[in-house]
Amino acid sequence: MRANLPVVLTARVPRRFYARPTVEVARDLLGKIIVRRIDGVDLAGRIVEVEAYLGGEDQAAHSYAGLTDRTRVIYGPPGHAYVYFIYGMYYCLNVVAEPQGKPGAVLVRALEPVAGIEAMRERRPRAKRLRDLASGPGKLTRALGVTLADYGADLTRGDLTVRDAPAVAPADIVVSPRIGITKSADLPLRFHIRDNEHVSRR
DNA sequence: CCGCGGATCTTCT
DNA sequence: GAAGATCCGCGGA
Repeated sequence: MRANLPVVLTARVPRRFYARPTVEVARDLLGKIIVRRIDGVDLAGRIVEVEAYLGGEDQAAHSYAGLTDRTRVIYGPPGHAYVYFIYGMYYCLNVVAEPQGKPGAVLVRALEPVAGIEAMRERRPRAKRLRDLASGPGKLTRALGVTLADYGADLTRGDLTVRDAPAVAPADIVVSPRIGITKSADLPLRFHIRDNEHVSRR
C-alpha cells in the first residue's frame, strides 16, 4: 500500500476557542479539520455538520441527567472529547464547550475526508462512495478509529486534534432542528455547510 | 430514491 | 425494562 500523501497540519485550535457559548463553538467548528494520527498515519476530515447540546433546559443533552460517570467530562475543561457508545454498536464524538463547570457539547455529525482516505476506507469497507465514508456521527468515528479510549482526550494536543482552517461564511451555514432526538426536538441547534456532499442528510 | 426493520448493549428509570 | 444524539441492507416505486 502506498504511504499517504503529506498532510498540511495547520495550528491546533487553542483552548480559548472552546471556552465560549456552545452555539458559537458549534458554528465556528464548521470548516475546521479533525486530525487523527494512527500508527504514524494522519487521517483527517473537514467538519461539515455539527449539533449543539446545551446545559439548562435542553432535555436532549446527556448532561440534562446531571453529573454522572458518563457525563463528567462535559462538566470539565473545554476542548476535550466527550465520546459515548450508542445503539450497542457505534461511538459518537463531541467537543466540550463552555468554561469549566458549565455543561455544553458539540456533536460532530459529518466530515469531508481530506487525508488518509485509504486508511479510512479500510476501516469502513462498506462505504462505496466517498460521501458514505464519514457522513454521519457513527461513520466518522469508525473511519477515524475513535472509541471510548478517547473519552476525555485533550483536543489541543495528542493524537486526536482540531486544526485551524478558514471560517465558513455565515451565509453558507444552514440551521435546522437536530436529528434523531425526541425531546427538545424543535430547537434550531443543527448547523451544516450549505450544499456540502458529505452532510449526513441532504 | 424511499421506507422499514434488525443489530446490539449501555445508561437511566 | 426500555429507550437511545445510528447504520445498513432489503424490497418496492
